[in-house]
Amino acid sequence: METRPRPYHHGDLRAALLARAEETLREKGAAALSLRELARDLGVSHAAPSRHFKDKQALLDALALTGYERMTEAMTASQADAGESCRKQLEAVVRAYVCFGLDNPVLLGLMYSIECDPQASDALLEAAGRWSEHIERLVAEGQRRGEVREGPVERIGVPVFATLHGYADLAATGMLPQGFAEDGLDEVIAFILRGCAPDGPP
Amino acid sequence: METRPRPYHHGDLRAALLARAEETLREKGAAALSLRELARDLGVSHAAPSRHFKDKQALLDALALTGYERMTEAMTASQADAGESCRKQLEAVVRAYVCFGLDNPVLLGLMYSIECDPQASDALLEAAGRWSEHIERLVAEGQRRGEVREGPVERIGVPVFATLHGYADLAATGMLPQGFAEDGLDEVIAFILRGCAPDGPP
DNA sequence: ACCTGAACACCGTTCAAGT
DNA sequence: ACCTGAACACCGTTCAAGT
Repeated sequence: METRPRPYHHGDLRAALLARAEETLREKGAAALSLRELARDLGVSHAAPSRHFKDKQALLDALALTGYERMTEAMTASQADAGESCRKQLEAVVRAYVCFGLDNPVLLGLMYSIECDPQASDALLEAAGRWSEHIERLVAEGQRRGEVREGPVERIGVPVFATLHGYADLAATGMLPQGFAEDGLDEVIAFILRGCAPDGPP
Repeated sequence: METRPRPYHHGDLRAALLARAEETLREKGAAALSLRELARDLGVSHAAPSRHFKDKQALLDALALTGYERMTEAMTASQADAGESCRKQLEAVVRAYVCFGLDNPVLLGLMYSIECDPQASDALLEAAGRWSEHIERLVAEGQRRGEVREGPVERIGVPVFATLHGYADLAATGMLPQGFAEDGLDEVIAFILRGCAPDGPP
């Protein structure tokens, strides 16, 4: 009559695996992630996960993908609440990116760990590619409004993206001095804007 | 009479382990690194490495440390060959950083993977801290020469460092469009300099 | 369709013992 | 001081079999 573990997992095992995996990532780091332990935690056999992810790598890829999705969500939400000016929009993007990195440092690392095998999940590379486009749209809009100097959006967008990414990554890995992570945000935005400023009046 | 594997490793096993580990990192990625395979490749017993690294993590930390050392070397060498102007010096640093990332993508990832455990090897954090100081010295020198705007070196240095790091990281993980990695270097430098430019003539 | 249970080859870590 | 060899608990992956 005691409540014994059901022989079959009741809900969506795939989603449960991803959720539990992310907890582990947050609590114990990426190195400690084990499919068998995941299965144990969820009360299924150690072979069950293979029905949903052919590989441990497949699970990690799926995990990274959810990261991209949630970050895109957060960014667009943050932009919707921001003003129209290029500065405000940029601030919204930077803030969302940095917050995401601070909240999900290990996941962020995973999202950029494409271990250099060229056959890395296409969906992942595509998701990553959308960042660049997102930034470039911002640059183009800034140009239309006269807040960003003229030039190919790609060549201006990449350095902006690099600054954004680098700052979030340094913040996530705890390599920024003291409380610079949240505190120095204005500084970074000002830095980016100076770098994007239209050729000043002579 | 045949040359049989010696029962004892002749040279410096510690150095041999690090060297072989880096090859594996480059060829098969971080996930494929195994202490037992390393020992096998070097013709020693699987327990031998533990005499030199108490842990797999200890080996990874040592590996990351060699990365910091070699990168510092490359940077100072690159700076010595460059001119005195802030632009030339900055260019030397950026070029060295990006080249290192392109040549050692997995190692660079390792160097910034401090899995968020606060007790992470002190030597590593100290080595990382030296980058910031390096950049800040550059900023200070730029200010002395009037090429960089006034202000606390730390607050100006961090965004510069973020751009530098972000660009190298994106290049290393292959997330830059086409041949932007080597090609877009000037763009990044120009971007940084604009962001550091002294308040222009009115 | 989804999961189990056993099997296989591999791993990191430890420790008494050898030289 | 440095390494071996055996032992332990754990891992990812596969596969016939169950419901």
